[in-house]
Amino acid sequence: LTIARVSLPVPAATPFDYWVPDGLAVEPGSAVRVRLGRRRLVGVAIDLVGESEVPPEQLMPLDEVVVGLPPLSAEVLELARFVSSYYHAPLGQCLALALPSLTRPRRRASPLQNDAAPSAPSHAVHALNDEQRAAAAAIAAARGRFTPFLLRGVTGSGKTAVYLDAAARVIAEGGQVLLLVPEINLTPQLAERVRVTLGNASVAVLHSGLPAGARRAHWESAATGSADIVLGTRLAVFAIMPRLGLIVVDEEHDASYKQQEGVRYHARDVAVFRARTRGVPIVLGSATPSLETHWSASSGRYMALALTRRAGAHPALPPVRRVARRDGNAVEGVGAELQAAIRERLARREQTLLFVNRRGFAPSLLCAGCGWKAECARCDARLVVHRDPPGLRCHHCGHAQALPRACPHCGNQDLLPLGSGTQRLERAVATLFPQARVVRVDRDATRRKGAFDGMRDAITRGDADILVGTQMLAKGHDFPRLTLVGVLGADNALYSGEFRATESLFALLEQVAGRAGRGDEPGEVIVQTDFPDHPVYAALAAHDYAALASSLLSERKSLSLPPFAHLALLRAEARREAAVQAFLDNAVRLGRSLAGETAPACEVYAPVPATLPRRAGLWRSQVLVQAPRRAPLHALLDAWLPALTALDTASVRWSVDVDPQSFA
DNA sequence: AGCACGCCGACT
DNA sequence: GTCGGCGTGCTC
Repeated sequence: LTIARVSLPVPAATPFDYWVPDGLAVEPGSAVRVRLGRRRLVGVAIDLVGESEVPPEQLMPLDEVVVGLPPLSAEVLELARFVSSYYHAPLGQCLALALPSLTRPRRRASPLQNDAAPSAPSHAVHALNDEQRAAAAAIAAARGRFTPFLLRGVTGSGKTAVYLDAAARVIAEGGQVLLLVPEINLTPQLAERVRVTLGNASVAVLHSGLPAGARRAHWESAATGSADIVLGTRLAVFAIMPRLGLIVVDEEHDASYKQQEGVRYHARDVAVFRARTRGVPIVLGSATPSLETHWSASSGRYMALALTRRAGAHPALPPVRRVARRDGNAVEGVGAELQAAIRERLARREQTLLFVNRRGFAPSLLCAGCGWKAECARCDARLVVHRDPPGLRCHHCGHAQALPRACPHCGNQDLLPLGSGTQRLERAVATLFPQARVVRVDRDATRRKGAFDGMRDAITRGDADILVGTQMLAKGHDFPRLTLVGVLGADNALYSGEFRATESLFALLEQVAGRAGRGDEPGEVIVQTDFPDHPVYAALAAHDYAALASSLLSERKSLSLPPFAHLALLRAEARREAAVQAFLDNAVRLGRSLAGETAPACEVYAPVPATLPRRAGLWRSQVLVQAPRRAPLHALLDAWLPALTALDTASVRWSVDVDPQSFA
């Protein structure tokens, strides 16, 4: 009798045993359907053994092996094991990340993206400048060995051309390339560019927005080796790739590589682990690398490659003007200097991008009579005023209600929308420049399928004069007629207590600044701020990433924060505040006593309320753990988390986040 | 995670 | 007398 040990996507730490009926071809890595209780689940057979410790009468048979699905390779099984142990998540949930969605029956594989593409000759290879050529050559020279690279290239310097040149060489030698990007929005453009540049390569695209059938077809083409390039968002890091020869992580600093629910893995870090176990080079590309990666490069553990010049007519980055936000002639927050600059662009038929990283009309609604502010009933958050369509909305739980006509507290009818979001800015510029064609690009405006692509094409065609948008517009787009970028409301990020706030703001601003002057005409950036001398704006004006990074690194060092320390965050939430408090108090007591025994260097801090102490009706609190090195941190978590399972109650939901992006 | 079981309050 | 609240514990 053969017993399959099956790992299932449930919180249980151990696999479940099933007997294998005659005729079922199961091997380690096979996806199988089984019954657990009265549920039917898909799991992964991680081992085949002769006997089970479970009494025979309790054993159930495997129902079936998922047809047509290649088994997970030994390498991906190991990858899932690593993710499980590093992020302290159940193996079954980590294995589930490596499987395509199996909710629908198998459909005929849809053709791969490249089938319709012309077999265009590769021209990028010949268009590389000296820096790009040197970078691509260094990457190519590392083939067959784990070699981590940091490719730091200013915005518009042509990092993609370097990736694709290196990819072409790997593919020419029979290898597969894994190319990770942060956002779904960017994959169609990049896929198109890959097809044009590497006309003969077949591309598999993997992201969560893909229809299930297409996703499965692309997943299979990666797994069978028929795809040369796998291009995708963070989940693609788990794709089976038998001939993997190179990994590229584009915009490696981007926060969307960190999964924020379930298994909280960081795809960039998983990718580095994968490159190491597979013995292949990995390229982390960014204009503004994360401080972790920057530190690895400056301490010599990663090989640093640099692209210092923009491709195109204007090799220098656009000049940045810092102007006062408060200004007697400002209209709805658009100051006189910015107005004048926009007017110039309109006269020259050039485009302006106004960047404000807040959607909606105004971030809060204030009663002029009594000071009441509209708040969400289920969250500790202000309701955001929307005008299109009108209403008050909570950006944390999705709650929506009608705009009140009068203050519910004192009856005053004088209600003031406070602050400015994309909708208000859109209306303001439409009033200021009635002749201009204004396009707003944010999540609300692009919710409809295909809306984003339509807007992007319209902007590229020149059917828009002023773009008002959130960070959706900041990343990766190439609008040749865009010569002015105005930044509004960026100071808000400086009030955030998150330890990465300055770093992320700089990355975002440098990225949005890079949208200006990519075509024939030079660009300019105007930042409206109350703090023109703040280091983040000073660094932006000088386009001096290195200086900001070294000052932020010394700050991190003195505060014992990553990359000089390692963090884990225990989060808990419950309907009753006291239940959260009691659970975390116990957890801290236990954690400190365990740290005393096994990991004296670990610091277990007292519970503090989460950034949003109440969300969707749940009270949320957290405990930070800080350690000088990874090993003691993981030793503590290994002892602590199972013990927490013993003392928790059904009313409290908790989870651990290893390497949290933020804790304040 | 589901989904049971199980033991205490307001309804046909 | 039952319906049902969600606390506790198991699922191969």
